[in-house]
Amino acid sequence: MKPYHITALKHIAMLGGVREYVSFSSATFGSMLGVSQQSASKRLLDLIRDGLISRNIVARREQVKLTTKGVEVLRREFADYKIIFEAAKELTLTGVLMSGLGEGAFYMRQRGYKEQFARKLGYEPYEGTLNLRCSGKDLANLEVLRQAEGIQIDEFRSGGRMFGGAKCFRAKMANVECAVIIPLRSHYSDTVELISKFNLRTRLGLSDGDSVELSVLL
Amino acid sequence: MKPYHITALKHIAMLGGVREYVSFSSATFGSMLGVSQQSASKRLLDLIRDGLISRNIVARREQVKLTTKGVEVLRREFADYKIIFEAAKELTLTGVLMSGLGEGAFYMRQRGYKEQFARKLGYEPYEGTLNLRCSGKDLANLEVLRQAEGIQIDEFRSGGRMFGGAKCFRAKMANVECAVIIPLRSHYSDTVELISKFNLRTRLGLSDGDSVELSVLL
DNA sequence: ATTACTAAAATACGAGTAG
DNA sequence: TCTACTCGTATTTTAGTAA
Repeated sequence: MKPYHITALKHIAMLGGVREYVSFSSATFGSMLGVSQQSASKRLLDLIRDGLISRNIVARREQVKLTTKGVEVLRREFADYKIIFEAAKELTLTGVLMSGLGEGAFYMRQRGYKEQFARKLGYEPYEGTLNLRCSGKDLANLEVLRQAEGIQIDEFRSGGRMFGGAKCFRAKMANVECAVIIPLRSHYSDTVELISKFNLRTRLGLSDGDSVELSVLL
Repeated sequence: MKPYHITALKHIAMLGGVREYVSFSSATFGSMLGVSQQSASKRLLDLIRDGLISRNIVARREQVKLTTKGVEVLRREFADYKIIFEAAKELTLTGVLMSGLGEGAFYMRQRGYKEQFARKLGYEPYEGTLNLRCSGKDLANLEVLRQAEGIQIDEFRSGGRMFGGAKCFRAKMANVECAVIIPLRSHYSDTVELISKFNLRTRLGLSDGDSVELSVLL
């Protein structure tokens, strides 16, 4: 999904293409985008090829409208801007450090996850996770996280098995940047996984049973 | 302002670059954008050249932050998505048709305006305007329009004089697409100008003194 | 008037690599 | 390590133009 395709899609949406078929010439569309008629025509063809818009030719006049997929793409963009401008609300999560079963490290070694974390969080996490067990009123905060959108981590297939999707939230523990991971298809749990660019255990001198406080960005 | 520059700016903003200096390697930035380290590095240089971000090198670690101009660019993008998704509220404006002094046509012949209307409204307006005089509770609605953001029409210089900026709003009169124009540096007035792709007078069979109803998109 | 093809020019991209 | 240069290649853009 190239940036200029998103821009083209956005302009069609601004003409009302989310709700109804709208019509305009490729030359007009070009001047809206600041490109030539020829490029505008190609953009439309590309968007059709990618299933982002659909086109009707009715009585010599052609009309376009965004497809569901096209609207989805713009909704994701919109969500990005909301994250940027609409006061990233904070949430404090307290819990007790737990030993995992070492599976965290296994997951964090998967390229499919590593690549997504690097792209979506801006850093490649340390290969290993911390488990944080919450109780009492922190369970309610945990539920808030489950409801919230978070940063999507997509599922992928590797070595003949599926690795499930998840969502994550930027967080800070004692001023160290980290992230809370919540698997998408998980049962209710009082425990979340934490990842960070650093080995949080050694960096913060933590051991099992320690109580830690986390400030999570929604 | 190229679409991929906006995308790059957006990604920096998502890392927190609106409020504070954030640091990341060009390789990481590249994988966030889906481009190489070299291209990511170039994007950063381009954004600096265009005054959209500023960069500090502190203790071998470089940090970037959006400039005011950079934040402005993203705010405009965000506003576009708001228009798309946040239910374009309608406002009904009733008024009486008035003869202008023919100056409307003079303005609409200016390339500087024609080009902007074509780009921002999606059509090149008919060379001529209608004047609509409002009264009573419609004056309050007119004030709502003055407060609202609208679609910006920039001022420009041509033939040795300045042509002032304005804002406009998409509207429909008897199901015909048109737009309300509000000059930016104008005194209080009970009258607004209407433009359309069509000659509204002949198309709708209107004459001076007729009362018309307009549904305006905020 | 329109859309969209082809071919050439302009631009962006990334590999290699210096500093 | 890191950023960012050069340069060959790939992609995008536009002019010209057919339909």
